[in-house]
Amino acid sequence: MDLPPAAAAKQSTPRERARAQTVADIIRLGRRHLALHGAAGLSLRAVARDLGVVSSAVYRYVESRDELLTLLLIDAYGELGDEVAAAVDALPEGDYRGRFLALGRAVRQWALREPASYALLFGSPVPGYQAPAERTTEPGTRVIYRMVGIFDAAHRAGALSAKVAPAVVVPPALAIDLASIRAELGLAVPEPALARGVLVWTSVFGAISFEVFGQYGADTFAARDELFEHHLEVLLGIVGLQAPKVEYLDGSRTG
Amino acid sequence: MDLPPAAAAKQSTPRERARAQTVADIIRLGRRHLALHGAAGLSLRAVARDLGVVSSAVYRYVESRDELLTLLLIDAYGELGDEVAAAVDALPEGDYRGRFLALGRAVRQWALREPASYALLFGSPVPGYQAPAERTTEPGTRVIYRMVGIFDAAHRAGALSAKVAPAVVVPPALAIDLASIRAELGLAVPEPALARGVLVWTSVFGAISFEVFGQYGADTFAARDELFEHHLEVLLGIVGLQAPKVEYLDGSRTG
DNA sequence: CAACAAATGTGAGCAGTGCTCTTGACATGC
DNA sequence: GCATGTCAAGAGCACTGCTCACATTTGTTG
Repeated sequence: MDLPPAAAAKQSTPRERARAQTVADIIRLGRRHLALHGAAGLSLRAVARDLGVVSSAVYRYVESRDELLTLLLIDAYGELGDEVAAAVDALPEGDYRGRFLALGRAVRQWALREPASYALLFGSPVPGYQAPAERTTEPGTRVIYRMVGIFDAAHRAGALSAKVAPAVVVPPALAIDLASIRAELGLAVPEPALARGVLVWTSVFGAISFEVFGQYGADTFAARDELFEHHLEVLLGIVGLQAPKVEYLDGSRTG
Repeated sequence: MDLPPAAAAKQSTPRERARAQTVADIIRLGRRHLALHGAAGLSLRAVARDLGVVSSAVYRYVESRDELLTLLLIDAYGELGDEVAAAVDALPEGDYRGRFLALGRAVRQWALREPASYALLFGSPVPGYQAPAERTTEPGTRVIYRMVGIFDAAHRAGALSAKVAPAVVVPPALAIDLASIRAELGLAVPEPALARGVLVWTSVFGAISFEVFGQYGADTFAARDELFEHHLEVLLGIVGLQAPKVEYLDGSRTG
C-alpha cells in the first residue's frame, strides 16, 4: 500500500518533477516536429536528437510513437478548447450570434496558425493509429459542446426563430439519434434545430479544412477572411439566429 | 526530330505496351496498398514485392514515391469524377434538385467505399508532397465544376429563387473574387448565390469528411444516410433550390 | 556517510523504409 | 550480327520504430 503515484502529483519528489519536465519537453519538441514535418514525419529519433539524448532514452518517458501522437492530440485539443472558450466567454452570455461568430473565428485562427495540429485532429486519420477514446473524447468534444450550448441557450431565451427558411423534415431514424443526443446533453433545443446545428458544425469545419488543406486553388480566393465571415453569417441563418435586432429587443439576459 | 513519344501512344511497340501494362499494374497495386495502409504507409518496396520484382525495379516505371502518389491522385480524381458525372447525367438536365442530390450522394458513396483515396484527395496534405498542379487541377476540379454548372443552369432557367432566407451581404473584397470566378467560368449566376454555392461545396465535403474520418463518435449517429440526406436538403435551401414544384411548373427544359 | 535500489542514459542490433548506383542480362532496330 | 537501349538485380546509404543488455546517475535509507 504505497502512495498512489497519481495522487502524489502535487507534492512531488524532485525526480517526479524532472520527469514531468522531460515529458513536457518531449511534447514541446514533438509539436515543433509536427508543425515542420507533419504527423507522418513525426520521428521519435529526431525528438531524441533535439532533446540531446540517445534515441532509446525517450522510450523511458513515452511508450511509443503512437503514445506521443496521443499526447500531442490531447495537447492540441486542449489548446483549441482553451482558445475557443476564451473567445466565447469574452462575449456576454446573451450575445448568441456574437458567441457563435467568435467560436468559428477562434477555430479558424487556431487552424491557420497550427495547420499540422489541425490536420492531426480533423484531417485524415493516421493509418494504423487509433486514438484511445477514454483519453481523447473529453477534450475532443469541448468545441462542439460549446457550439450546441450556444444554440441551446439561444433557444431557451427564445432567440432561435423557429421558422427557418426551407422547412426540411427530419426523418424518424435521424430523430431517434437526435433525441438521444438531446437527452444525453440535457438540451432543450428541438430536433429540427439540432439537426441543422449538426450541419452547421460540419460546415464550419468543412470550410476551415478547405482553407487549411489548400482545397481552394492557390489564387481562387484572395478575400478569405471575408469568405469565412460570409459563411458564418449564412450558417447563422440556417440555424435560425439571423436577426441581430431580435436578440437585443427581446429580453435576452446580457449578464 | 524523332516521333514524340506521347504521340505514338496508339500504334505502340510491344515494349511500350508492356511498359504501360506494368505501370497500370503498379497503380493497381498501389491503390490496394493505399486502401490498406493509407497514404503515409504507401511503400514502393511493398508494391515491388507484390509485383514479384525487386524493389529498385519499380523505379524504371515510376520516378519516385511521390510520382506514384501523383498517379494515384489522378486515378482517384478520375474515378470520382466519372462516378459523379454518371450519377448527374442519369437525371434530366432540368432536374436541378435531383442532380445536386445525385452529385452529393455519388461523392459520399465513393468516399465511403474508398476512404483512403478520399483522404488522399480531401484530407490532410501529405507532408513534403506537393501535387503538380499542371497534372491534377483539371481532374481535381471536375466535381466542383459540375456543381456550379447545376447551380448556373438552374439560375438561367429561373429555378433559383433569388430570395433566400437570410439576406447576407457579400463584402466587396469577396465580390471581386467571385466576379473573376464568374468571368473565368462564364457563369450567369449572381455573386450572392455563387458565394452560397461555395459554402454548399465546402459543407458537402465537410459532412462527408466528418463521416469518413470518424469525427462523429462511433455511436452518435446510427442514421447516417438520413443525416446526410437531411444536410443536402438544407443545403439546397441555402442556395435557393428548395421548392421542387417550382421547377416542374415553370418552363424548365427537361430534355 | 555508505549502501542499496530505482530511475535513467547508452549503444548495439533487428527489421523496415526511400532511393541511388553499378553490374549483368536481354530484346529491339539497323 | 552487332550496337543500342531497356530492364532486373543486388549492394549500399541514411533513415525510421523499437528492444535489450549494460552502465551510470540519483534519491533514499540503514
